[in-house]
Amino acid sequence: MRYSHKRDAIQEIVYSTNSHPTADWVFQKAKVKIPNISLGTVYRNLKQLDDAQLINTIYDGNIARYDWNREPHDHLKCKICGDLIDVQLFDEQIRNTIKKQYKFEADDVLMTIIGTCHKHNK
Amino acid sequence: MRYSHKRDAIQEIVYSTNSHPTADWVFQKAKVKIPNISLGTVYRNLKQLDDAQLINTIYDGNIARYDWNREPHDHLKCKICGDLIDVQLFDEQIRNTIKKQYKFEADDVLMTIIGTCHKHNK
DNA sequence: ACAATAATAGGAATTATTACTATTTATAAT
DNA sequence: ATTATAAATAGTAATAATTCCTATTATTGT
Repeated sequence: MRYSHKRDAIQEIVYSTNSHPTADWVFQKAKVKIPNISLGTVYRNLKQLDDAQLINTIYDGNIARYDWNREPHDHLKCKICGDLIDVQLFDEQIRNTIKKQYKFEADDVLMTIIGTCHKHNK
Repeated sequence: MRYSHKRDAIQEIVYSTNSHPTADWVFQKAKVKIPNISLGTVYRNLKQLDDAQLINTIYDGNIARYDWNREPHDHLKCKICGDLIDVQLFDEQIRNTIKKQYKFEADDVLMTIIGTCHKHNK
């Protein structure tokens, strides 16, 4: 993977937030720094960064979000405000136990728990 | 929700398979029985069936799949053939423990484990 | 400096899904 | 049974997210 100024900027943007941004959010931020950047470039580089294990892609319903946090972790998704909150629910041992079952060679555990976050306590 | 012949057929199709079909797969099956059914009708009814808790919607990456199985369960997704395999990984007690944490009122746990299924053992 | 080729902009194309509207259909009241 | 109602539908247009295409530009090894 050859160096690219734009990929660098895109990575920096993803690394700068905990908000699990969408491709379009990253695109808007990138345009401030690099006005002539194109959305295709953002998508292509997000995919390359994912392939290079520098970021993670997470699927939030029908849309892709990007996460700099490559530690195994899960997400609480608030059904009211849509926020995704990082949590570490299972330790590695439990994770490994899961992976050894079902004659299934597991690479990755994707978990999202849907509900209502603390901001909406009545 | 008023009775509809087409909704009935759509529900029957989803209930007839363990393959977690997409809307388009359901549409193709439905056309065999009801040649003039439209894709919009399939989408609308799948959503209504989901609202009425008669089926489940699961998100497989960027695309929606439908599942007659309303018991809490998780999925193993094979990265080679794409199959989704139903599994029951956690009993209700562990599930409830998860739900009580993080000041987060949890409604639903969505989990998919990515990896390689037994069909691809070398 | 130059050649090879990866990266890019800009826009077209694709895919999944939702929205719109005139017509049809289920069903409840007469 | 007839009729009034509003839900359901077909067919199509619209939208949203993402990928693809191509001529041009930028990086890097020599």
